[in-house]
Amino acid sequence: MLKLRNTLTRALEEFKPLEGNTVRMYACGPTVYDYGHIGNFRTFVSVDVLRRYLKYLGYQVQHIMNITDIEDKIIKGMLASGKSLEEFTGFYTQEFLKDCESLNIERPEMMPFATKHLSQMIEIMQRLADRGHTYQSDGSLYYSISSFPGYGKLSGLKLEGNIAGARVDVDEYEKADARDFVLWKAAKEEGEPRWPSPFGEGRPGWHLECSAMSMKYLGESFDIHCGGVDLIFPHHENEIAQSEGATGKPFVRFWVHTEFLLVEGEKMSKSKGNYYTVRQLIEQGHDPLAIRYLLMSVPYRTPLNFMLDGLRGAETALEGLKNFRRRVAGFEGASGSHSRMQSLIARAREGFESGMNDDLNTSKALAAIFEFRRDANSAMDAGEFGQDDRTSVLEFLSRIDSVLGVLGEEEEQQILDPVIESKIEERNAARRSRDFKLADQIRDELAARGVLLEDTPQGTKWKRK
RNA sequence: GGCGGCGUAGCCAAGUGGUAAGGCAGAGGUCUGCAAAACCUUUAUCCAUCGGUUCGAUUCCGAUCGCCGCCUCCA
Repeated sequence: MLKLRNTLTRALEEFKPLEGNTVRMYACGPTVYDYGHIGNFRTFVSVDVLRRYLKYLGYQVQHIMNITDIEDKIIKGMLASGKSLEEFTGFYTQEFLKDCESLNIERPEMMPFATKHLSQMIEIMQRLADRGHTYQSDGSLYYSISSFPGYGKLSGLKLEGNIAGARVDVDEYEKADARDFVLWKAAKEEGEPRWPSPFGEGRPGWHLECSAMSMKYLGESFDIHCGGVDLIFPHHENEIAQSEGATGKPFVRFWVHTEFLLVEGEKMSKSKGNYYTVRQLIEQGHDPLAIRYLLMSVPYRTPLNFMLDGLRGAETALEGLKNFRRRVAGFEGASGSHSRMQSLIARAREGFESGMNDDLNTSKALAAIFEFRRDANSAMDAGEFGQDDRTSVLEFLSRIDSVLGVLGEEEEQQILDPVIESKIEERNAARRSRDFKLADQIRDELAARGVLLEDTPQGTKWKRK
């Protein structure tokens, strides 16, 4: 039984969908004004692991991730680039999708754009206005948080004590209360994107789109809402105020928040020079799936300290897992199965699932896999392994990798490559005549071309680096 | 000032009221012509510090110190 820590209740709760076998979940997506960095992708990977695990458990998943394609930074970037809004955001949206693909992040069932949902947003504003949650000032529409008694229930912020030591900006817009937030921003400058609305020409505030799109596609109450911890306040708090203020119904049952990623123990920022994008790391020769492995190897509720050494460690660890799969796949021994192997698989599955069920404790789940690898390798060394075990292990690995998503495609076993094969034959001839100098020379030659050799009792095997 | 999280070996990190998973790195060994892969052994008398509760605490309570996040756009 999957348990998730719910930010709203601050408790570990058993998860069950509201209706039937379908999980309706929403995750705050990217604001497309720049390339995403690994901190962003930690959150997206953790959401991906959640959706994959829900599917592993047999649920249907209806997962919506929005694309924020209208927002102040976007406008700034667009104006600076001289492109149209659509060109500008379209470019970064495509780049975002490429990074997702590199990290083996599954496509959500739907990825709606904010600018395509103006009418839903206007509808919410109207409902809020009808229920007395809004006021207009200087052409913009604001949400009056004092009209919503539940305000603060997610973040636990008390409205009183909060202001004392905090820096509260003097906003360029006029609000009745410093903490009120804007639903609709009046158009001010030339060249600003704008849409008509009953509240005047303007553009939506940042929080409104998520309420509009989540409720449009998932209903007024749904199961899970994910995002980074920094979105708890004000973004998600405001979403609750908007949605519940408009509908009078509970908005989201489970709020799931991913902790921050630090780099060398510090917050990542461009000015500190510790800022990494996914594409950068890949260009530097890092394996994208190792990046994914690293991002998901630490439970999502724990701050993750990203270091290049850690990434190299992840690469080694992942390589070890692939070596194991390769060894199993290449097994050519006797038929049948051994009870030792079958019980090892059962235990590993149990360990994996009990880890994942415990608020997606991937550290625990991975530990079970590594123990399994060691024991299974031992069993193979001892000859307690048969063709049926081979099948079961490969099935098991592919099943857990449907959640982890790090092993990648199973390599074709020993695709025949005439050049490599003849080199290997040449080397083995040299070895037979004990000309190890020549043999090593051929091995180095192949290694330089990215082909690594392994001499096994079943003959020489090779893999590409 | 308010709210929340964290402090476990060289590094990353799990965990429990009864005495410390796993990964990376290191050391030794088996196998190998040498490697590679794999396996075995080894690496925390101790879980920030100080008190308290308890037969017993890393695990519960209190205090202290340190780190991080949010309170302002932010994954």
